[in-house]
Amino acid sequence: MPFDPETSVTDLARQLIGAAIIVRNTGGTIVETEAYSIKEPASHSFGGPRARNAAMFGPPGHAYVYRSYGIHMCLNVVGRRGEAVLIRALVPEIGIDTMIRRRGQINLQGLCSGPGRLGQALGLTQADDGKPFDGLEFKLEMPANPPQGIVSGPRIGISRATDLPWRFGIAGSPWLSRAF
DNA sequence: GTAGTGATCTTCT
DNA sequence: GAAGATCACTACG
Repeated sequence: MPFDPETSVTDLARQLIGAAIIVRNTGGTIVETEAYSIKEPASHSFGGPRARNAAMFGPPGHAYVYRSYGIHMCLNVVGRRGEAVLIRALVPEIGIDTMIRRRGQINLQGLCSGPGRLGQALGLTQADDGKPFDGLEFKLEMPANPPQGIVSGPRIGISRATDLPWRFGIAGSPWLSRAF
């Protein structure tokens, strides 16, 4: 367990900025996250456990991987019961050649900037849903010291609970999916 | 630069 | 039947 399992989702989303995510020898440093909680209607866990969101009600420190818009695979870190943090953007650092091949692009810019892009770069599949961040296939290294310049704002791509400023990121980073 | 749309599939109404 | 925690591509100013 790389973090305190009692941490609230919003604190966890903030703490994950600057952490390193490595999935089977590809990954990098997190620069953008979003928090989702069972208590608000934008979350997949809203309404309680179902087959698709089972991982969000499983143990903390595991992955919740879901298919978005029928196309993209998106990655979350599960926190307390029914809470998870969507990883929205990484600085590409590890296994860059592999990620470039998976994404079919030649430049680093935009390689992992966005939840769908990141999912493709890391080669996520539905089989990854529920896997632990135990240092084997999935690794999560919390930052030694919190990075400077963390800001928050409204989450992207949702139509409910749009007033919650539960998107976190490093202001001005060139690796964000969108500016704050 | 903004606006619109197709891809593709699971879940919910 | 519609909407969704998205992205890429096209058309148009």
